[in-house]
Amino acid sequence: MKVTIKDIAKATGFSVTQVSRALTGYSDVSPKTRENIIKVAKEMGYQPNYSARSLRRQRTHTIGLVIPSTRLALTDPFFLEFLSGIGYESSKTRYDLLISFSNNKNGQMKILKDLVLSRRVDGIILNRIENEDKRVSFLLEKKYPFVAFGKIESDGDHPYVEIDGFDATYQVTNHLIKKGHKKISFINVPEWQVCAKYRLAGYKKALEDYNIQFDDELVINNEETDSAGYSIVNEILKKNKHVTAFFVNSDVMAIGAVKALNEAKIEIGKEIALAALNDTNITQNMNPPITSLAQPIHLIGEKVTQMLIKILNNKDFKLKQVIIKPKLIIRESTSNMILN
Amino acid sequence: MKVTIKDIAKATGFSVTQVSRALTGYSDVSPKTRENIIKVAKEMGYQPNYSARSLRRQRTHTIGLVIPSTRLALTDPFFLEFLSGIGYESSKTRYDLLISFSNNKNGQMKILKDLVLSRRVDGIILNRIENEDKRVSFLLEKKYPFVAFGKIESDGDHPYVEIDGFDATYQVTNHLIKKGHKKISFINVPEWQVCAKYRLAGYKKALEDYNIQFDDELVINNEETDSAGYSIVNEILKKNKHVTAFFVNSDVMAIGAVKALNEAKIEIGKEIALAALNDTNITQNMNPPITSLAQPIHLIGEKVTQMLIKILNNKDFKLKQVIIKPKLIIRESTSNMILN
DNA sequence: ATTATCATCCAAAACGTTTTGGATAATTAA
DNA sequence: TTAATTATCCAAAACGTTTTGGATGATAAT
Repeated sequence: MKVTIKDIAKATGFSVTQVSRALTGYSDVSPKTRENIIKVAKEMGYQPNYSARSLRRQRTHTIGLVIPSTRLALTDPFFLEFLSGIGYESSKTRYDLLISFSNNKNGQMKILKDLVLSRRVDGIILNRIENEDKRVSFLLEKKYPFVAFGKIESDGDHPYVEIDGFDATYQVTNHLIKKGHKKISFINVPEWQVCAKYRLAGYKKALEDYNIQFDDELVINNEETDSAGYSIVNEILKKNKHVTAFFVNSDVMAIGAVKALNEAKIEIGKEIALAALNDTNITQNMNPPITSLAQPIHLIGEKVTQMLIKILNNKDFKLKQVIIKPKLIIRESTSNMILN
Repeated sequence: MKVTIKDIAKATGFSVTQVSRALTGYSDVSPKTRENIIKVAKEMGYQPNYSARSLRRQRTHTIGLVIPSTRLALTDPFFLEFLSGIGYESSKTRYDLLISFSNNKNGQMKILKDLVLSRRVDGIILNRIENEDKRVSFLLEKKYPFVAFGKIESDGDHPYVEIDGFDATYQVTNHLIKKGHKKISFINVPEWQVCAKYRLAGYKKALEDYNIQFDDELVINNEETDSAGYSIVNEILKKNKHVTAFFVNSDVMAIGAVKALNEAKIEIGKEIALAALNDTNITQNMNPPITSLAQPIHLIGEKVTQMLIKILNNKDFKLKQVIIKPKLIIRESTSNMILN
């Protein structure tokens, strides 16, 4: 029982053209006609066919997002706040969000290519930017609109929103050092992520500022999962390097770190300090609550979307980069423990 | 630089028809021709235009999901596992997932109507089914394919996957009673949710089986948020009803409950028992770990999607209901505390 | 009274596919 | 040899919009 523009044309006696123009707000339709057409359209429950409109207009009014269908992304509250921000903003302008899940068989690149070449979406949102990210170079080559969450290091002036990774780790490390810590184990995100090197740099700089020797063995890169956090903390403990503080680069990792420390009967906040990065409800609600770095991630999702939509509606939109400074939230896991 | 079927026709010397047929696997194309066309198509990076194909085929190969853009849905790991399951399954058959966010201005019903009437998606997945759910009656009226997560009580034989709410709460209550609890505060989901009454019934039945008087004042319905959990536990504590166990109907609520109990200096697992429902990483990783009800939610997401896709591809698919029994996971928050 | 302007309208083309309904030539059956 | 069958092809219609490029008649300007 789908009702098309033709049905309305027939019902009102006007041409298909006039109906279309009346409904989309052209000026060359008499007020009376427009009123009549709108009334009838409403009565008949007309809604323009999405595919037809997209085909003709050459725009789908949809934003694309490719995410791996592993549990990694979809159980990290950090990512979800981001997604929520995207949703919040896109719903404002009635853009829809198309989520394509990649899997083993169809990797991110394949899905992305399909999305772009089949013109299924008007623009793309990227996250977790890699060094020499292939997705970025593909989109640049195709001149396809996109905005990234994470710094892009390709040549040129591309739009992204970034959290200042150097500043983030500097703040935390600095805080820990001020509490008297010298042996701080730094558990970083995987090296292929662009932000990994900036985060490492911030950590190193803080040590340097206080003349603390950098120890290679205290730094480990791994995926942001709880199991990674668990095994790494165990590994470091086994090395017996007299570490007094752990700084994990994701809240999800903190879950595993806490578990490992609990099992080792090392009391967090008293015998060892623990800081994380992301400040989701994970670190907020742990026992003890864990020092973390607040990032306005919902807002970042909104911002990224807003930028993309602006680009979609205005080819000449001046591409901008946004850099956000995170805010240190000090909690019991580091605040009460003071070394000398 | 988009390449259409016409370009390939020109490049190979065949008609547009033949190119289309060769690419989609019709039998009346000679092997040599097909090979040639496929080769050229690949070389030129051809990908069928999605809108055009959808318009002609009258199917979009996309599944729709409407979620409120409040933080509620998108920070509940339970919902996210569900989403992840949907993604996992849909990616298998290359269906895409369109997420439409509702907001204050455009409510769920408006968004759903738009989605359906504009033929943007082939089918819909519903969750959090309400009593006399308007979405359900709308979809039934429009004869639009859908599958629900949650029991549907309208007349007729509609496809849904349900978790047995009666069994769930019965199991937990039974477990608590066996540990000696008689004053069990039952914090239920909002009444407008279909499952609320079944959950209440399971709780009541367990009490009845042990001849424990049902106390109205110990039962409260509210949203599944941490702040609700927090304020309700406080409220119950204030009533001074000598409650020995709290049973909250969502893991997210447990976050708030734990906070309230911590603040009141009541030790969980020793002075009071706490059980939740959902068994996400929230209850798993709390201190102490919290008894909860495991539900194969990822699998449910897969199942729902699978059912919907079957319906989409076979109008005569026998509609089925799936009912899932949750599994009690006993943890320290209830296991060590035994009353007499 | 004629021309210019304006308001209102519409037929047809276009978007890029898939499908319908044959056409043609080659092969097989009679 | 002729008729029937088969393999391979294609022009044109269709999907439901929006847009192009006027057409028409009424009003205003000259």
